Amino acid sequence: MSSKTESPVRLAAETWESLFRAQVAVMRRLQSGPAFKALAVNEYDVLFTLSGCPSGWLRQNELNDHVLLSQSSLSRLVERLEKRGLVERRPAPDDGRGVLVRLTDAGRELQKQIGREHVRDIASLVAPALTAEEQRELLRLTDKLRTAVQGR
Amino acid sequence: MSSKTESPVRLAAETWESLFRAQVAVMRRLQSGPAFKALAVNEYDVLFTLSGCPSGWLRQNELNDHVLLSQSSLSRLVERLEKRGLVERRPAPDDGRGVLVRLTDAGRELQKQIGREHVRDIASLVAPALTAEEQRELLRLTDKLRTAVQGR
DNA sequence: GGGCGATAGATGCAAATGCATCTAAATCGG
DNA sequence: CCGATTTAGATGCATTTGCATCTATCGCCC
Repeated sequence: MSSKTESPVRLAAETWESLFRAQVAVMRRLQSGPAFKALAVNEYDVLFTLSGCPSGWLRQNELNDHVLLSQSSLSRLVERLEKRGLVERRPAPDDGRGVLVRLTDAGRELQKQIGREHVRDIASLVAPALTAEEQRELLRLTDKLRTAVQGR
Repeated sequence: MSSKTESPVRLAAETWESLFRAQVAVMRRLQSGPAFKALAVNEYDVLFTLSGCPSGWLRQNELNDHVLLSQSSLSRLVERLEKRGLVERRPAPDDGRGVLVRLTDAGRELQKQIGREHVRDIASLVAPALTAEEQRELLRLTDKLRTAVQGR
């Protein structure tokens, strides 16, 4: 596991592989839980991201950075959420091309409700697997990785 | 970041959130790279998993545990790979319901070729972000998490 | 051995996704 | 200020995905 002769390239690849597999394993469990009957993961993810936005309104292209979806797919996903009354859209005031999105009250309510279940599910998977100290370290490392990768 | 008063549930949720976002950020970069023109990520993932299988043959349902896809989607994905001559299928000898899958020579070749590019892309993202020590720790933690989550 | 619920995989079908493309608006260079 | 390039978002269309369901086989219990 910590062979000193391992090449840097190989170490990086194995690290990513392990991160990816862990994500798949956890996500598989979360998806099958009851929290995602009403809403697909990507849809919840959009509501969640919007719920954490201070001003409420978020540009659609910024949303796109958080979600693993093509631009066109996100466009349609937001359109669906709008039809279901969970978000609303309006043209960006400072950019005639842009669209702003925010949660409606119903959307915020649904996000909170699903979020609560979701958080419980997560805790029941993560907490028994890693100590609090390990979780903090994992949080730190993944945050560092994400920041470094995004900032370029 | 390390407030001692944080609840265990909240810490677990934030840890997962961070892991997930890091995965999204890295995957977004990898997908847009040249390595995935010939093959979708899920398709490559299947070839990769098969390439690491000692006996060569792998049961389709075991494949399914590694990939974030429904059973039916995997079934069709394997079907497509078979049509492209990258894998072959045969009935499992010890279980009349089962199907065994393995790489063809062409499949192995393509996996290796894409794998090489892929590994370079990964290294160029991960290596500048985390020290070797941090990568080893991240590898350890994600491995521990995956093992704990899968083993139940 | 015979019935019976569970499991592996395939398939019909509707929904979601991505690619290519289109329109409109912003930005850049002169 | 004007044309050229870039960017944001929408849309047509083919592909992929998931859900529900179906068939066949397995394992279990009597």
